[in-house]
Order: sequence, then structure tokens, then C-alpha cells
Amino acid sequence: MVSKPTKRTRRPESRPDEILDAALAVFTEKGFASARVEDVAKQAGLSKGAIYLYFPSKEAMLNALVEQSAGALAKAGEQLVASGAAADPEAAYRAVLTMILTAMSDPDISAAPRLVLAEAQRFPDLAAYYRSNVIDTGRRTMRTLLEAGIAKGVFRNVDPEAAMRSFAGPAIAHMLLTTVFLAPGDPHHDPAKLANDIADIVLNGLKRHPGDPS
Amino acid sequence: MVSKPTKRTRRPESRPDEILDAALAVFTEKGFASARVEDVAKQAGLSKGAIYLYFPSKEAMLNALVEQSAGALAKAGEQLVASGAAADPEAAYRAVLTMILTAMSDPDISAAPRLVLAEAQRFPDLAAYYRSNVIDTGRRTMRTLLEAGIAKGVFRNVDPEAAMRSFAGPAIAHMLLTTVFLAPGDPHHDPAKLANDIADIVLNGLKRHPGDPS
Amino acid sequence: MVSKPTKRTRRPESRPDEILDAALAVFTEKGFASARVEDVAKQAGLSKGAIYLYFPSKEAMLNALVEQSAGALAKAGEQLVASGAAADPEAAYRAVLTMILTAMSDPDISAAPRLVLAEAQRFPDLAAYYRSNVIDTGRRTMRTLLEAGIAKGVFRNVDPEAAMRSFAGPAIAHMLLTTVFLAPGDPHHDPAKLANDIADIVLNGLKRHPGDPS
Amino acid sequence: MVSKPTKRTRRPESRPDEILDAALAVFTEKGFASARVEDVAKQAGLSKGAIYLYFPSKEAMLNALVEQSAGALAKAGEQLVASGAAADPEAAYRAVLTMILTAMSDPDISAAPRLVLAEAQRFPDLAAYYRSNVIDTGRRTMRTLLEAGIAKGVFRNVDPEAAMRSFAGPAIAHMLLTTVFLAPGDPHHDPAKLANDIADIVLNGLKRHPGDPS
DNA sequence: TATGAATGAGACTTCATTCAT
DNA sequence: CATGAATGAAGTCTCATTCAT
Repeated sequence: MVSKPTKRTRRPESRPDEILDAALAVFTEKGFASARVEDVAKQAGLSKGAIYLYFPSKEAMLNALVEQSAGALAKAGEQLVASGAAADPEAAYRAVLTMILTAMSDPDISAAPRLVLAEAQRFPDLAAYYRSNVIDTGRRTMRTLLEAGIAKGVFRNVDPEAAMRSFAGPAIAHMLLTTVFLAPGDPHHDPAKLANDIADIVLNGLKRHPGDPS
Repeated sequence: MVSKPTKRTRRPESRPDEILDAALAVFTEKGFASARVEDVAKQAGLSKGAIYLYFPSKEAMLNALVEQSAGALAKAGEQLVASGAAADPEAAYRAVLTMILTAMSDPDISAAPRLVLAEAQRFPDLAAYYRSNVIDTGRRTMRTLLEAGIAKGVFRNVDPEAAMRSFAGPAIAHMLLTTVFLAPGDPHHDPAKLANDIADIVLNGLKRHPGDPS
Repeated sequence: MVSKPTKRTRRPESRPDEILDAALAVFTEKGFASARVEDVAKQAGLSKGAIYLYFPSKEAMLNALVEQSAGALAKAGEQLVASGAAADPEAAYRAVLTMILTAMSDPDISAAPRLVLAEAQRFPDLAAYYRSNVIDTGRRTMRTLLEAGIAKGVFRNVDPEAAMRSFAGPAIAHMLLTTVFLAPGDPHHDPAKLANDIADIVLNGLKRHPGDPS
Repeated sequence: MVSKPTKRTRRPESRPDEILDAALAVFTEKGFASARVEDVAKQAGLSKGAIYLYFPSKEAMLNALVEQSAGALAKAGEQLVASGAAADPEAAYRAVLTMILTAMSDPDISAAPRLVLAEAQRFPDLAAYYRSNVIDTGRRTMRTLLEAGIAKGVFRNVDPEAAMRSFAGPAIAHMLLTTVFLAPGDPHHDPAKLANDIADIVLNGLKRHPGDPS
């Protein structure tokens, strides 16, 4: 939460980003179609018209928004893995999962992915962009990790598609439970502990055990 | 496509259901806010005004839609488990996962859940309804399954929250990959095989292995 | 208030009149434009479609309505006057005023004139019809009455236009106060007494007094 | 017709009043329910949407309209009376009647009262507002005038309700004859002369005459 | 005659976008 | 750069009227 700046004193260079922050908040709350440009403007401390000095249309904001936030997570995960995957795939998966679960537990951070989830159907370009820049990166990352583990003999030779769904799925489920379907009195689960417990299950499921065939 | 009837047909007994089918298709494609009532009407082979003979508002259609399709899946899963969970939790999980993955691979069947995913943020009542009638049922089902396995000594004593995310997550991930983020040239994966491979991983992750502690 | 007939047992010959009764009630309450044909039908114990068996359009009902109720009042007043105006203009005015005030105090009877008042602007034909058949008759009646009084030497030779407004105005004022602008706790004034008191004033104003000029 | 300004003029200071003027004209002509917001906009030289920058709904315009024009007439009459009623009730009534008849002869000025008359049934709040702010003020005014006359011994001790209907009724009758039921070839009557002639009758009717009882 | 499902024109209202200031 | 009044297209909903039964 950035401290609200005194009106009218702001580096103009960061205006677009500020607008995108505002747009993310408004779009996530009301959905893109039902969000009003004026709401975004108000949230950004600007007037309606000013938005159009920075973005040519409402949809352009959505695209910029997604592009901005898209790469970040996947890039972060990729680096995290790259640094340690070969040496210790198990530790790498644990680290990635912890990072992602923690991120997804924060509504501000999970806002962009949720927005994409909600609007992907209606904006195929956006879905395609996200697929290329996030999903595919994630898939590559997971595949790298899996192959490293298999090569080292710690993972069984499982189907990569199944493994990927098992890797990433729990994080998605957690996000939905935490930010979309959270019951009013629901207890908050510690993301780090959850990540560890899930990693226990998934890694245990992937590992060779004494007596396993192949 | 049945031969177009002469205008002003008499209502077939189940107009409301036909309208809901049309609404589901249109809402899923365009999103609720961007869908026009006239589109739904056209899809249902009716005029705009006729819709309002059956539903008082566009939003009422959304609610009816969700209520109609909500219970079905969870109920199906519950019964599936109830029938065999105690006797063989592993087989039960396999069966449930196969059913769900198969269902989620079919865009027509996954349409309703996807719609809820997309609109839950904007319609808290709808989210609450889905949580009560689908999510909670699913949670209960999975918990039952897990406890049966633990009681029989085939599952380790893992954290239920972690287990649930590991159980359900892969199915959700599969749905998103299949219906939202499907790449144009992506190969279709056989849901049954995928379900089995995922079950291998997850169940293996839950099972006690020789040499496991506790 | 007619006793509600047992459904479906009704002289069909009187259907149009029954519909007009219903229409008057509904139009008066909601205004012609805002009244729904279905409301009229319901009030008349019929279905929407049946209305169109008797009247070709909603506006036709309005016209028939006004035509039906138009003449009655004026005709009644005319006869009342014709019978006694020449012999005793004062008594004749008293009688007419009493009748009109009593009629106007009854919302059911004043409904038609009020409806005309409300819709005359929007339906010039209707206004013209009412002018020809009610207003003009009333004017003639009052003029007859006035001239009889002048001829007999009991009334002064006043301007007929002024006299007519003085004759009829109090009745209109009474109607508006009674049916349109009635305050919740307003006392009901006895129309007969009021008519007499008003007649006292107006007749006294018209009469020659000892010492009057001309 | 002023030369049409280049589209998208800047607002003159008093847009709301201009809109209300336009609304009064349109509502009076077509009736509130049948008037289209777009007609009001066009009349005001604006686009449909612009209306909603100043009024939240069509009905809000009606209310504002009535509130704006409501007090004016009654206030004017009240002051007129207050200034001279005690000293000379007869002259005061003459003055008030002349003012009102003159006002009512002008369709532009009588438009608001006529609109209220037409819509009061359908909008009870509006009727109540008018009753409180116009009718009641008028009643108070007339009662004051009457009591002053009685106290000075120039008026007989008549029933106030009867007197009020006799005071105000002729003005209402005149308005209806002039603006609602005016025949095409009808001669225009000079309001000032008419007011005087009516005042002759009514005042003569109220006055004590030599030989009156009481 | 009577019904009421169905149509479709039309109304209110919203809101992305423009532009004079 | 910024504002916010203004536009006008578009969408939801209503309802007079029609017509198959």
C-alpha cells in the first residue's frame, strides 16, 4: 500500500504505472466489463479524461496491465529454479511452491492472474499472451525441474503432463480457495507450512521408493 | 439444428431450461456483463422479450444457471466416493479424479464452473452459493476419502488442507489448460490416462512406504 | 361497488361496459400512459387478449370511456335546470350545485372528469369531444339559468363569462380538494351543506340588493 | 432560434434551470409518462445523456420542476394579501384574483399547475408536496383575507370552506377553460376585466347588505 | 370467445470516448 | 498536461398488440 501522495505532486513518469495499479484494483473488483473508466481515474487520483492521455482505450489498459504483471511471476520462478534445479530438484520445487503459494495468498499479488482467469475467455489475445509468457514459461520450468530429477534418479519417470498438473494445480487450488471462495469465518492457513506439506505429498509421489519398479 | 419452426411457436414444456442452456453458452463465451440478453434469446430461438416471461432479470438467469448446475458435479462425486471410499480409498480417488478430469475436458460441462470462476468476484452471493453447495461438498468428500485411507493405514497422516489442494488442484489445472489456455496446436491428452497418471503421483505421495516414519 | 361475480358467469352483452369500468379505475389510478392493458384485463376478470376482442386498441378504450361518461353529468344537470330554471333560477342553481358537489365528492363518479383533466392535453380529440359534449352543455345550461334570473329581475345584469366561472368554479375546486389534494387527516365536508353555503354566497352575489344601481 | 452553436458548447451557468424549462414544456404537452427524455434534451439543446449529468432520473426532473415552480405563485399571492388584507380585504381579493387570473391565462405560467393536476394521482409525493406548499398556503391566505373582512364587518360570517371554494374556484375554472378546453374560435377574454367582474360577484356575495340578518 | 405465450418497437439509463477550455 | 461537460451508441427492460390453440 503506497502512502497516498499529496495531490498533484507526483513524478509524471510513473503515471502510467499508477493508472495500471488503479486499473488492476478496479478491474479485479468489478470485472473488466463492469468497471468504469471513471472509477479507475478516481482510484488513480485523476480525472476521466486524463486516462486517455496515457492509454488509448479501456482495453489497452487491460492489455498493458496483463503484460506488465505477466512475466514477473514466471520470470521469478524460472530464475529460482535455474539457480538450483540441477543440483537439488526437490529443494527447487519446494522453493518455487513456497514462493508461489505465498504470492497467491496475497490478494494484491494474485489479482492479476485472477483477472486473466476471468477475462481470458472474452479476450483471446490476452489469453494467448498469457499462455506464451506465463503458462509456457511455467511449463518449461516444471519440465526442466522434472527432467533434472529424473536424470539424477530421484524422480520416477512419470508423464510430464501429469507431473505438471500435479506440480502447479495445488497452487491454483489454494489461490481460488483463498481469494475467491474464502468463507467468512475460514481460518487462514500459513502459506509456507502449506507449501511444505504439499511439497511433501507431491515430491513423495514423484520419488522412487525402495521396491519401486523401473 | 431442428428445422426452424414457424414463428411464434407454442412453448415446449421446458422453456426455462432451454433458456438456461442458451444463457450458459453465451455467458461463458462473452462473460456475463458483456453478454446481451438478445444474444441469449437468439441462441434459445426466442425473442428478447420472451426471456422476461421466464426470468425477471438478466442476473436472475445467472443465479438460476449456477444453482441448476451447481450441485450436479459435487453430488456425483460424493456418491461415487460414498460407494467405495471406505473399502478402497485409492480406487475411490482414482474413480473421482477420472470422472472429474473427463468432465472438465469437455468445454460444455466445464462451462458452468468456469463461469462461476469468472464472475464470483463480482457476485458475492453467487460465490457464497457455490462455496456452500459445491466447494464445501467437495471438501467433505475429499476429507472423507482421506480419513478412510488413514484409518486403513494406507495413507500417511498428512495435513488435510494440503491433501485437499493436492487432490483437487490437478483437476483444476487441467481444466484451465484445456479450456482457457489451450494453445492452437496443443495435443489433446486423454483424460482417463491423465487421471491415472496423476492419481499415481498423488496416491503414491500419500501412501506409506516401507521405511517411512510414523 | 358491484359484488364480484362468480368467475365465468356473466352476461357477455355487458362485457364492454365492464371493461370500461375496469379501465376507468385503472386509468384514473395510474394515468392512461402508465396503465397496462393487462391491469385493465385483470381488473375486469379477463385475460389480456380478450380486451382486444372488444376494443381495437388501448386508446379506443379511453375514447369509449370518455364518451360513455361524458354526457351523463351534463345531461342530468340540463334536465334539472330545464325543469325549474324559468320558474325559480335560484332554486335551480341550488339544486344543480348540490347535485354536482355531491357527485364530485364521490371519487368513483369524479373519476371520469379527472381522467379527462389529466389527459386532455395529450389527446386533443378527447378534449374537443369533452368540450362539445360537456363543457358547452354546461355553459348553455348556466347561461339559460342566468338569463332566466335576469329576466325575472332577481339577478343583476352581470357578465355571463364571469358568472359562469363563478357558478362552476367552486364545484371544480371542491373536486380537486376532495379527490386530488386531500390531506390524510382532512375532515370530510358534507357536500349538501357545502353546496348550500356556496350557493348562498354566489346567489347573494348575483342578486339585486335594495340600493343597487342599474 | 439562436444560431446553433458549434456542437459541444460549454455549459452556460444555469443548465439545470434550462433543462427544467424544457422539461416543463415537454411534460405539459405530452404528459410526464409519454414524454421522452430525449425530447426534453432536444428542447434544451442538449443530448440525451447530458440530462443525466444534472438529474439522476426522469422523475427527479418532475420533482425538481414542481418544487421550483410550486412556491412562487402562492408566495406572490400571500405577499399581495399580507400587504393590504387587513386594511381593505375587498381590494386585496380583487388584487389577488386579478393577478391569478392573469397568470392563469398565460399557458406558460399555468403549465406547472396543470402538470401537477395531471400527474398528482400517479405521484402521491408530488401531490403532497403541492398540497403543503401551495394549496395550504393558498388556504391560509384566503382564510386570513376572509377573517379580516369579517372582523371589519364588511363580510358576512360565512363558512370558510364554502368561501374558499368560492374564492379560488373561478380562477381554476378560468384556467381550464383557457388552456385545456379552449375552443379553436373562442374569443379571448381580458383577464383583468374578468377578474373584476368575478370579484364583483363574489365580493357582493360575501358582503353584508342593508337588511341582512345576523 | 378466450387465453397467454410471443413479438418487437421503444424507453430509460449508462458509459467509453471526445474536446473546448 | 488536466479537466469534466457533452455525445451517442448500446443495453436492459416494458408493454401494446398478435396469434396459435
